[in-house]
Amino acid sequence: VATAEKRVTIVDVARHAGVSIGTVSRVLNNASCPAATRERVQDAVAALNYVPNHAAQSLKRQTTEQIALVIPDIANPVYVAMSKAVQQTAKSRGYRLVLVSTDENASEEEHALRSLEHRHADGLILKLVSRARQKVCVIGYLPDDAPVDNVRVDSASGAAMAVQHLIDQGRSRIGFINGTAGTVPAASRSRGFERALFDNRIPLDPGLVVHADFTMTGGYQAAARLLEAEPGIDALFCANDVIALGALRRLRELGRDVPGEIAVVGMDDIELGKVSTPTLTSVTLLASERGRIAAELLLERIKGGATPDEPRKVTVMPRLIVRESSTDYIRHRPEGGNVAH
Amino acid sequence: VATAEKRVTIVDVARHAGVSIGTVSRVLNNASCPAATRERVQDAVAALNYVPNHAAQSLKRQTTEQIALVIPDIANPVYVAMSKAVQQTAKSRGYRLVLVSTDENASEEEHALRSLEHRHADGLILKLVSRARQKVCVIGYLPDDAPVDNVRVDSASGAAMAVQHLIDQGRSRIGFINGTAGTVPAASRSRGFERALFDNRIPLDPGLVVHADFTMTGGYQAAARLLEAEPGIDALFCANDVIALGALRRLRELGRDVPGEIAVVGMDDIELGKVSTPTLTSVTLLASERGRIAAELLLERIKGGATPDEPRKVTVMPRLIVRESSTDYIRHRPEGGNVAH
DNA sequence: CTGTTAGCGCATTCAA
DNA sequence: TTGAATGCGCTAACAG
Repeated sequence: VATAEKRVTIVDVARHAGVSIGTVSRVLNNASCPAATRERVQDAVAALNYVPNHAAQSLKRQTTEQIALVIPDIANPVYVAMSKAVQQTAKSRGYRLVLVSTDENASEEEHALRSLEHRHADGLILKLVSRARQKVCVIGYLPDDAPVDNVRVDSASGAAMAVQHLIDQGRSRIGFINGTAGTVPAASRSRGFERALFDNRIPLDPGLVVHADFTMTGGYQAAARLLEAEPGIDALFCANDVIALGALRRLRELGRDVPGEIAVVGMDDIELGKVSTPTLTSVTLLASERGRIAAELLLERIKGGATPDEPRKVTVMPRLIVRESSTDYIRHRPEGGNVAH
Repeated sequence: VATAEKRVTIVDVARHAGVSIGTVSRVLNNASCPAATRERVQDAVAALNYVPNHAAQSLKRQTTEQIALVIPDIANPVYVAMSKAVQQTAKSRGYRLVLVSTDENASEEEHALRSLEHRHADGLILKLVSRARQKVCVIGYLPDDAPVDNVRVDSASGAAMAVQHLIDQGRSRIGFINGTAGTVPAASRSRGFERALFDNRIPLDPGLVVHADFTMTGGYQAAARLLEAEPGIDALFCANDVIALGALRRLRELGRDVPGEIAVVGMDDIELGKVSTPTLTSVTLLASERGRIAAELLLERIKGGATPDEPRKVTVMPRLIVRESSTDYIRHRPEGGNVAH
């Protein structure tokens, strides 16, 4: 597109201003100096269109002003919300965001950890972590003694809220499409589900519980199985919204009225659920807020200062968001909508 | 979390292996050398858990192995698809992605351009650009003589396709909710809309055209206005899918049958449209593909080699994706669904 | 084949 | 206050 022009460095600025590079550096870093020299240097900077070289600054300062966010899949609505919050928080603090998508690949995540050692970034935020390091903040469950900052969400309580809501609506035969069996998120949802039933003296019927992977197709198929075996359920709790949307699709095909016959509740509060038909009642797991908190914890630690040495554990509480799929109330205004082209 | 341990550098590795730093560097960069020395160095690297310092490498090599993607809003489904494609392409070539979200703020975008000069990244991909530079690839319209690589989509033809499809379905009173008046995307959609009418000898009725901002709320309100003034339309073309989803919502409230009474077509082919009720016919503007192509053009240019000096202009052609909102055919399987938790 | 050395661009200490 | 000099960690050219 053009021939590579020679980079203008601090040396050029110094020469142009008739001072030493030390003076230029001082001006650039806001050290005190006479207004006269300051002005000459700034003129030179402007005249030459000088911009500091980030690599050189990093090498010298031992910081990059970047934090990395490692997520399994950037196309997943939950991570989108999280990324946005992290990006905004980082930017407001003068940090850039390096986004690493691991495509659900564990070795990729392991690899991403190396980023810190490479000094690509001053800190790291990830969802899970096997080997724990410093300057890392994990969003997700970790043993209490893990030596890193950790932002958690009490998803078991969230699941219990969802089920309690269904019970409050007068439902009692509650189907449950859980996520992939054996995973941590599935286990916590299971706990919440059973706790809510127990608290309401409703016996647990194993026939009402099925598993799906955390996809829409999974939800669709699981709903098909469940409804064939148990056509009489009057409510459906799904381990996440994507599963719930798949289930809604199957219910619509079967001509079952939602929420009239069957009320449906999901988890995650993704954007899709605000525009589905019916709109989806959900328990928000506060992806954005967790992203923001994680970024704040990380940035505090990076900047050092008054940060305590021991790892901090923050747990956020889910909230129920009631929409059409679990009540007969119909909204008459569109929700959200700030999705420009 | 832990006390800052001393960074292990190439000097430490050299000492541990009993060789010079030059030798270590050579081994690390796969220069030829005896297997014996190679092994000793690699053992030392492993023993000390050595990882190269990226800033030092960048400073020396004058490259960062990073490309930056500047987008207006990471929460916008179109940019999500684009980001994902760029990220994947970059990763497959050994580059990291630095994501900059400008929040629709023009000065932020201008600021982002500085990233290149700072050498945060080896190249830049953005949607628009005022001042053009090297090592920049722009996704969006640019004058033909702009000195940067440019990936475009013929959205006027896309709009024409959408309208032609409606006409082919036997519709003739076609409402049009365009985007924000005076913007480039709105102008191109206008051209396509009018061209399709002209080609089919349908007179243009200005009363059937309204404007909305590119949001769901905008689409909802515009649809409300249009349907009040012109209740007899039998089709609705929307400037993007988000507008269309807002319009669908209004149509549902009004009890109008889609597609029975009114067929609806949008543009962008976002994920939401695959799960809405009815699913949304749309013209894909190939966000992912444009992202991938932009990344490829940029990486080729960064790596130099056989890249021509003059800027390359690639134009992709939109495609119509027919779904329920414009036909009476109903699918019986959920689409997509790979959205895990 | 390997060790030595000169920068990459900058911040910063030490003298002046 | 300012200039000169040092080194951050690494690559590559050069010498041995």
